[in-house]
Amino acid sequence: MALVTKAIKGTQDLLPCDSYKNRYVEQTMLDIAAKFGFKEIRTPVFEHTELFSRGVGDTTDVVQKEMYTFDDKGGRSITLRPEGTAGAMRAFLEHGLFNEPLPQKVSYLTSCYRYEKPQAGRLREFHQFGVECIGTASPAADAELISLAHQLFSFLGVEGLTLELNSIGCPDCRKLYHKALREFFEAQKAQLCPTCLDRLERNPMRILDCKNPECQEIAQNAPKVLDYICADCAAHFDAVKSHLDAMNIPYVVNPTIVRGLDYYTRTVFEFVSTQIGAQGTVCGGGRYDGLAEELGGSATPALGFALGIERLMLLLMAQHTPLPEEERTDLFFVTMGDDANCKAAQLAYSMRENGVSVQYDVLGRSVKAQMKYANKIGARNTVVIGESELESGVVTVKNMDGGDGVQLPLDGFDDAFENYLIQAEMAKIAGGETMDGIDLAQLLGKPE
RNA sequence: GUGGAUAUAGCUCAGUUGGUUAGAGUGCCAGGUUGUGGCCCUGGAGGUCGUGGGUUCGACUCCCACUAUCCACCCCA
Repeated sequence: MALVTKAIKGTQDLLPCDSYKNRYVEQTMLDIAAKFGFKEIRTPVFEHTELFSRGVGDTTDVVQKEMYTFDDKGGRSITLRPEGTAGAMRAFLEHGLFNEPLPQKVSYLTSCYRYEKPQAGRLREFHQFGVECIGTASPAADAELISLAHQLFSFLGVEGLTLELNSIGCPDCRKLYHKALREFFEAQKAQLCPTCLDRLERNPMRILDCKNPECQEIAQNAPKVLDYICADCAAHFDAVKSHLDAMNIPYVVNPTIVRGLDYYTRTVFEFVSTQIGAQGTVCGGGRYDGLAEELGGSATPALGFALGIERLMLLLMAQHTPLPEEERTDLFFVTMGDDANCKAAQLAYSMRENGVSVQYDVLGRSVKAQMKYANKIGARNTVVIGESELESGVVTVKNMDGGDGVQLPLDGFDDAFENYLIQAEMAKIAGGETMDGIDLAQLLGKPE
């Protein structure tokens, strides 16, 4: 295929036949987050490279080999954001949001960019929904944040996710733990796989997560993080767990989850699926108490999570989770001749102003072809306007789902049609759906 | 960055041991009498068979290279 008609490797078009699903899911997440007090923040797609090398950490894979970095015409080193937290924290510090009531709770929907080899659930341009809660060290905030993610999934009807939870301690206790790990694995160096030898230098905790059977066997007897974290960190972790228990949110403590971004401290967690391929982490996050300071602000405890939109959609599709139907066109005008088409245009314009979705022929096709088109786009009703309708001043509304036709006057048709729509809705309610049968979730748009 | 699989119409796929104008289903467009969708019938458009080489009288088919896509490692959302 020619270069110009081919999207860049690792990027994806979201076509009209699917986009409404994403819109629903995204809007749902923003709305639920808002109920927890999170307000949307929008930050630029690109930032100074240094923000990420310092914030995310320049020993991480993300910074070392996955960033889209370039010099702009002014000679500045610019990077397309590989994640959302650093930008949100930058904005928090830059605009002095620490002077606003704390904690500051922000949510966002953003595109992120990482130069990786694409595979199932992994793209070079992908989208995240994320939240950050800045200015609280309390374990109550950790549990609330996790409960938000949990509620998003349960509201959307996602099943089979496992919440994996861990504490990686504060920088002080982590140092001790790393030292203990290095000593442990150093003694068994000969049996480790090549990648784990590399991990021994860079991040020994990763060895715990290796899929190689020999490494796994060795790792079984390795020192455990939770035995090394300090009393404060342990108390914090316990408090997070009791809050989750109180909310009836099930979790599994997994001492091997580590997170590859340097800014994490204490609580880390992932929501993991086994149904969408090897990239099973749908949502990941944790606490990052050191980030504000690392970026030059005053010490500010904070935490957040990011949720991969594409992975979530993959999961919803894999589970055939029902989503609300796409909005349908209320009315399609089938027209014959220029006079009728002008009349349709005139009516459509005013009806649209009143919130009715209306379309009409803009291709000059036959009546039959227009009817077929109206059917294919899912129009609820059609009205034919031709010479006889213009003369008699009466048109027939045809219900495309098979209901009876209704005669309406052409003069004042817009109001008459709106009444017809309202009556049709009321008839539906009268026909069985009592108020008792309508629950809150349904009114909020939750799928059946 | 490493490995495996795949590449034929917009989509899903056939295509015999290499044989001459490359097929189906679906989708799209138009018709099946005067102005009415869904089902059915008919017709039409649409492909440099991923790209470039090679073998051969002849290549969608065999060989090589490249590219792209998918999957896995790694890493992460």
